[in-house]
Amino acid sequence: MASPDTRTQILDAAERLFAERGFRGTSIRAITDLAGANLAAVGYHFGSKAELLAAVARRVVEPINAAQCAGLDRLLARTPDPTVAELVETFAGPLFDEMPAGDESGERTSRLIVTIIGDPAEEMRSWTGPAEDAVRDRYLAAFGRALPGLSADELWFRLRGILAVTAVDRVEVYHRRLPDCMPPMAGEAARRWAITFLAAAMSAPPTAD
Amino acid sequence: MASPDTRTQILDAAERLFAERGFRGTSIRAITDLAGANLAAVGYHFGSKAELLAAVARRVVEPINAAQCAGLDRLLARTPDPTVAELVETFAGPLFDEMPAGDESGERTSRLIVTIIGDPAEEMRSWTGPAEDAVRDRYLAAFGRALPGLSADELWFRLRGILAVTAVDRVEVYHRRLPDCMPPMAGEAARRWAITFLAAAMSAPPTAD
DNA sequence: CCTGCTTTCATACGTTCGTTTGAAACGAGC
DNA sequence: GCTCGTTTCAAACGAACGTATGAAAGCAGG
Repeated sequence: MASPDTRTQILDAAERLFAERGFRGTSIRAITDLAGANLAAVGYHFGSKAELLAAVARRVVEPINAAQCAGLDRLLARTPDPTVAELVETFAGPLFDEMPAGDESGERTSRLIVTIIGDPAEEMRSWTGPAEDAVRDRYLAAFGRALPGLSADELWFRLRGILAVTAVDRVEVYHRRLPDCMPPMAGEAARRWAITFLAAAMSAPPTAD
Repeated sequence: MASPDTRTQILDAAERLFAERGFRGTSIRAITDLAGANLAAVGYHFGSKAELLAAVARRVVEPINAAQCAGLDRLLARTPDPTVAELVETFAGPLFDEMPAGDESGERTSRLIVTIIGDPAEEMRSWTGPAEDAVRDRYLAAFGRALPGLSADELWFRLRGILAVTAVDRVEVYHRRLPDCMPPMAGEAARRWAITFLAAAMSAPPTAD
């Protein structure tokens, strides 16, 4: 931990390359080359390629989780029973703040998250900790109070819908799979569209059995 | 094209393994072993690993696209101005019919699609054709008529939201990342929850500028 | 200047990968 | 039953990969 330089530069390079080429598509050699470090530096500082990915993922997810948690604290301090729209804004907002569209690094973060979520390998999902679970459970409880009558199963389905829309949304932008007529979305517009879209979706009455 | 046996068995094996392990995580050797074929059979029948993926993707997407197209035909024959809910049902329904949750092969298909969408490599998105674009444009036009006042940009954003929710949704189920308390969703329930969720989302009034 | 610890470095190992090749096996048409 | 186009096969090639190793370099404290 003496010289944070090499370690941090490897993290930066890995974050960029994992997002751009995927985990398996990125070689340790490419990472250390971009970081200006020696090939063996990854093994020394992180142990293995998989543990490097975990470190990258933690560094990306932590501020998002913290912002979601702090936002919920502020909201609940203001009103004990927030509306669905307020909860959506508080939950989804940090996903946009930490992954600003239009900003290259924000799109890269979106890509990285989808890369991790989409990869079937087991090592890709061993980095989540109790902090992520705690935030998720707090929001589940808050949404549950704002949406009485919604079953736990359907509520869980809807919360995952929020994640799907916010995470996947920008991937196609990053991949330039948009139709030619469609310019990349302005960052603020996408945020407002997503809130509109998701608040309406979350507020839907329970599905009749 | 004389013996469809080997070719088809390679397609089947590749579809399964690409979904389970990702594109880069699957070796040609693993595919041909599972298919009971020779290593060189992939090169002979498909040319390369990337072209094999394209063939697999086309075989998966084609029936979905055809069903979406036929459904829209039937709907428009019945009423010239379908509601948003009808359009959502017609668009998202085939995604569930062809990828039934609860069914192992359906979850595998969801996984495969997310694997393809999430992979940054260029060869992963060279398989789409004009048929996909045509269906997308038809639905964009139909939704546009049902949602006057919505800008083309925001409409496009929402259509991608449908894809995100339906495709990503089952990935975590497949990956068993659900909280322990949560059993995999029943197939029919997920379909109805998704329609509810997405119809409400699509019907939201345009975002104020 | 020496010592002990951390960090960097060049290099090598063993594996696995996608692709190619040239011959063998097959199968319908005459 | 021979022929020719199609399909299978075993084998090999070169390249790229993750990881390990042991020496060198840097750098505090004495």
